[in-house]
Amino acid sequence: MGSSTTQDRKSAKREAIIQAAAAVFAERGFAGATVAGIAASADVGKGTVYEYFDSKEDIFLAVFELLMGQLAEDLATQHPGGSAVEQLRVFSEAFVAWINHTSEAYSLTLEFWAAAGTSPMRDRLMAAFRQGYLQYREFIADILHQGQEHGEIRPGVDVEAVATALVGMWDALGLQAWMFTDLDVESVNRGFLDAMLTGLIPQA
Amino acid sequence: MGSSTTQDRKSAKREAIIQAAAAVFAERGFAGATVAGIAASADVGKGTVYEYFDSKEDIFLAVFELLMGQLAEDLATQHPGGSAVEQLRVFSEAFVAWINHTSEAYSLTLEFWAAAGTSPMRDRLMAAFRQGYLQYREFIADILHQGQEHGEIRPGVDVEAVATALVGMWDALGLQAWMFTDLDVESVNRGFLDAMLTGLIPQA
Amino acid sequence: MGSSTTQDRKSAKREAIIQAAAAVFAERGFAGATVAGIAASADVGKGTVYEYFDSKEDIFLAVFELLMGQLAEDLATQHPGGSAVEQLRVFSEAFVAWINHTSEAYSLTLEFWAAAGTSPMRDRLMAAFRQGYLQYREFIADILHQGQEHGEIRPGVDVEAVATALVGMWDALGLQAWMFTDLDVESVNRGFLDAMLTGLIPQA
Amino acid sequence: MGSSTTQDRKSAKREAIIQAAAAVFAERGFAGATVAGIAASADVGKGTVYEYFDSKEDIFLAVFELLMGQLAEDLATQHPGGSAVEQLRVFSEAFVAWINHTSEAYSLTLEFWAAAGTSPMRDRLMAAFRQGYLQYREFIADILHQGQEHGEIRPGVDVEAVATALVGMWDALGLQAWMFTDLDVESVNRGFLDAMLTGLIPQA
DNA sequence: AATGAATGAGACTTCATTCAT
DNA sequence: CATGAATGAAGTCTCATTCAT
Repeated sequence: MGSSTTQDRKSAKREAIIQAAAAVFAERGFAGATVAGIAASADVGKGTVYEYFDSKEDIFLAVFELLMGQLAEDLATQHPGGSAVEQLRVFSEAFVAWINHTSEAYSLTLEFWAAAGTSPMRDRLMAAFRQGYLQYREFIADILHQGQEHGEIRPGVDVEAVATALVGMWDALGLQAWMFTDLDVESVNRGFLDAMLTGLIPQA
Repeated sequence: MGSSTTQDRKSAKREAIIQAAAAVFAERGFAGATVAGIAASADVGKGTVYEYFDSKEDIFLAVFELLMGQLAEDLATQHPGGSAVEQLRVFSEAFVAWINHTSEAYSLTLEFWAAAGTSPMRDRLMAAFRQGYLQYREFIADILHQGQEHGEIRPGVDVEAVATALVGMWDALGLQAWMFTDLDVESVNRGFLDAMLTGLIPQA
Repeated sequence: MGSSTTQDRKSAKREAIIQAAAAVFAERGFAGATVAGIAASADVGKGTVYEYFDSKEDIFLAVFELLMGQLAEDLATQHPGGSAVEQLRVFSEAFVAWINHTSEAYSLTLEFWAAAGTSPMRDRLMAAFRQGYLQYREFIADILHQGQEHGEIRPGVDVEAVATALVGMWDALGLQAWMFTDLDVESVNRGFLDAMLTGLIPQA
Repeated sequence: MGSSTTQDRKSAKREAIIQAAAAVFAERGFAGATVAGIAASADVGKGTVYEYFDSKEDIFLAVFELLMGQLAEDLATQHPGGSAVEQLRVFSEAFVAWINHTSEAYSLTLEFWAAAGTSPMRDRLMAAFRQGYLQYREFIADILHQGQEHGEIRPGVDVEAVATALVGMWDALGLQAWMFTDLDVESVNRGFLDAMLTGLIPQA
């Protein structure tokens, strides 16, 4: 033990290619990226890339999985304890942190979305996106439901609708963070959450 | 009057090509679409396309402008009268109507976003998107501000943050409508608006 | 009489197209020129060009004939009287005048030469060039022969060789005039003629 | 030693493509030649050509440089010793040798001249031609000047004019050799040189 | 395992030519 | 007669992928 196995070396190089590819795809898009460019960026030969991946699409999907995994990991580290409101804050802040960390390479995400719409990979990407969205929507809905049970959230609230809207809203924040680099996403998130919790209109 | 002029015929054919191109781009994406395919789809010769457009990118941008124009038009037909809350409902419903009307070809929108990130057209597209977002954000913020002045909206609300979040949320609804074809966007919008207006947490 | 006939108008327009084409071919070469460009330059519709010419090559050949005709005309106006030496001077000066008049558009001549080498028109052009060269060579040879008969030219001179070399030399002066716009072709011609008549080496 | 390196193989293939291209350009001209044809003629794939050259123009320029290099090489092998007259003979014979060796592919030279006039490569070609002409003109002028200093050449001779005319004349011999395949260039050159040295007109 | 030279499918684009008006 | 919209053949160039070393 301690000595790096062949397996290790293999996956290490594979990882390096994925990292390099992520940068290239973010910079040029899927269509604009070339396998030669990825290979050069990863400092390996063009042929070597094909030792680890079957095709350009294959690389793209690997990058996609890496990104999705990072997001899931980031969110998973959050301890879900506390009140519903507390959990909403914690979750949204974790997401915002991810946004801030990712926004520079957000074009990569857009590439994935576009590919989910039109490329031959659409099925696999679309399935992943759907699953991700459903998962987070459900996660938020659970929090809200629990909040309703505990009397923290008003009973009249359409939990499903709110969860759906919220998940989309947070996702869209990533887009806006990328578009408007000076946007203070954290502040927007906080300001919005506060307003939504208390309500826009004055109570009687 | 009534006789079709040369000008008419020219712009009519141009329009036909744009329509055909929109369908092809939506189906295959920018990179996947071929000019030959667009020409065939518009039922004209390959060379004819180049009588009306300088390049494939040019066609793409024309389609983009068509879509943006349609959206702006749809929203512009809304009479802005009534209370702030009323206006939010009206605006959001117009937007939701556009979503329902466009969701099938939403992949086209995703193509535009992706192109805004990486293609050589990025500057033009990005500028248009930024401007669009800003415009709608400001529009919503205006409504909220007026609401505050009239006492309809609570004074403590961070209007800018809410407007930013709302615009993103509505945009993201389009994405979800496309992803989940059975999603009732109208209902989500209404449920969310109601909850946000009154607030998630019970008042004292 | 005096009223322009249909025939006149036709050939006038044809002439205009040839003139315009000459400029365009000189500017862009045969391959680089477009029929559309020629039409625009002649201020007629693209289709009109095809009323007067069967093809782009046809236009090119018409321009060629125009240029050749001009040269022949210029040289024909020279009265061939006088001694052999006198005639050489007169002829060469006429040629030099043509060079000075044409050098700006010399690239057109180069286009013809190139076309004589490789284009489908090669046979027609080559034949014309050959005939032209032969004609002038013979013309010069005649002068020299007569000079020999009259004792003006040394009997030992290889008249055919000298005529061949001279014709080529004058032709090449055109090329150099075009390449080096500040070259004083007239002076070169005179200086060379003088030297050649008397001889480069000192006489015993 | 004796083992071919990668470098060798690369430049060997590059050379092969240039050779093939020279033949194709000579046969069809620049515009008429196709990269596919060149590739086929070089017995490599179409894409391979682009591994060695950036564009069709690039190939053309490489062929040009090859030809120019061959000429310079041929002339450089001449030992410049002897009297001025002797040197003129030697130089002109070397040039004539090159003509005889090249005349079959002279259309290639015409292509270069035409390209120097109108193609996008005009600047590079024109510069090379100008430099070549100047170089040879100066070379001849030097010989003549030295001849004058040594009393071999008459003092009254306009050396610059004669040098300019001679260089053009030799160049034009190449053209005539190509046009009239049965022309005995060597004989023409000798006959002309003899006549010019002694002078056309009888001495007193 | 690693490489990069070789390849050819395929796409954009140009433009000579036709023909209906 | 004049026109210019329409066309498709043809050509350059890119690049994912293969495979011999």
